[in-house]
Amino acid sequence: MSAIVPDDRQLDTILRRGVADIIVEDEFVSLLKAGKPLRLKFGLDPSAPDIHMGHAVPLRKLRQLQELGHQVVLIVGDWTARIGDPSGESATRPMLTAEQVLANAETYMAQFFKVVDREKTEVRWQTEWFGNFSLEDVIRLTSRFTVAQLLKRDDFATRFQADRPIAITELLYPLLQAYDSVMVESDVELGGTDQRFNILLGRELQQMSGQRSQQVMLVPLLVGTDGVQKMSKSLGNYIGVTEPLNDMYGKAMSIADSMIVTFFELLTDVPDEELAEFRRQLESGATNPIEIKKRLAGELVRQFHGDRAVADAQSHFERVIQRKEEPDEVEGFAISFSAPGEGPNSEVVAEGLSNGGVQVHTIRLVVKAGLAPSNSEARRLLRQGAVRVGGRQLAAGDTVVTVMPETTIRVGNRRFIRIVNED
RNA sequence: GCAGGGGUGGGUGAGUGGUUAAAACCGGCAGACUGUAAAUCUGUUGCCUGACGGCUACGUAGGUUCGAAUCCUACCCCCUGCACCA
Repeated sequence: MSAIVPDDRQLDTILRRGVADIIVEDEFVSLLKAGKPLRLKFGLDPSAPDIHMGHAVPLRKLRQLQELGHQVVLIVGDWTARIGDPSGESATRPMLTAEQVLANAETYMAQFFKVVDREKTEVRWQTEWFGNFSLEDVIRLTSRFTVAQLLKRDDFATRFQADRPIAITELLYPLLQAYDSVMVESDVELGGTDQRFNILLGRELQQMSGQRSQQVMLVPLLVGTDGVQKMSKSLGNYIGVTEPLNDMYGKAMSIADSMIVTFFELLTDVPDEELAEFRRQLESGATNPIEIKKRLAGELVRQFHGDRAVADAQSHFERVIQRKEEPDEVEGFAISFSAPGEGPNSEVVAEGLSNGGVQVHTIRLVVKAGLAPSNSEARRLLRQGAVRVGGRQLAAGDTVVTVMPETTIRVGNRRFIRIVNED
């Protein structure tokens, strides 16, 4: 077994594209040039089940290295996940039960392997070594470090100074993560820049245990679609890797212009030369930014939904969002035309036929069809002119409306249903 | 254990007997505008009602009062300081 030695161009991509920092870079380069498969450690945090584009950044890096023949070691952090955030400082880290962790890990892995090659991945659960950890083991591990050392971590230091709580189990977190590195004998650990401290601690513990210290590769944290905060599920500014086609495309289109090139850099393989060209065009205003963004959205869709989906997503966007037309496919909503006032949709049907159509209560229809969560909300939407029936914008007074089979009901920009005759 | 502070709508947080479905900000939604689901502006943002109006809500359970998020009692939880520290 040997790994491919990267040429200069490949090496440059590995070291620069979507990388924030490498510690120690020289050592890492010589390891790559040695042509031996490296063990690339990556920790999976099953405290949340979904992977988004922010997570995809290091995963893509893993993939790149796998293609040279290196081995990914995926650590399922089933114990660290259970530490959660006992201080309650962060709503994003609830303490989880073993069952929740297991369920999360499963969906997480399914998504993980959308990017990373499963064949070249070794999956290890922390339980393998922490499952039988005794108090003696805990004491032995903790005795290697001092509080002062752990308080160097920025978020601990900040909280300590501000008299905010730091749970003891939280101090344990970096130690467990470091121990993982020893157990799997990792050569390189990847993570976001927020992992710097934890990964560096792994280097120390490995050295104490007589192993060669792992190299550290830190990738930048991706900014969310709001363009301000880092992408995270709890902030709702994320694009998930399992996001439905049109949502993925649309969310990508909603990012700020200033983030376009960064997204290309971190999430696509579009060559640097082309990115330089995009940058030039954006600065000079030579090209409408929306065109470049469509390319970006297309690239993301291509990765997660396949080549064939790209054209579909783009035409849907142009049609529904830009031109405000109806989408190709609209979910049907069945009502009875022959027996108004009866059957499962009797609430919807108000009065009998006029010209082949049927009259319905607008508000009830909107709610029944799932276009609004409550009558009050539906009423509000109607008052605000958000409801369109067959292309016509309804006014606040349109409490009753005539519909026929195939009439489309639209609420806001993105919610549609089409009336179908259930008879 | 002692002392002090606190638990309010999706979030932060104001409110200390009626004018409070509850300020403000953020977020969400909608309309207008736009190259966009961006930005901006405007509106809206508990539930039921066509509307008048009604109902439910401010940690939990009781109570005082014509009336309570606001006062009292008990309980639960959180934070801070002190004490304790093998």
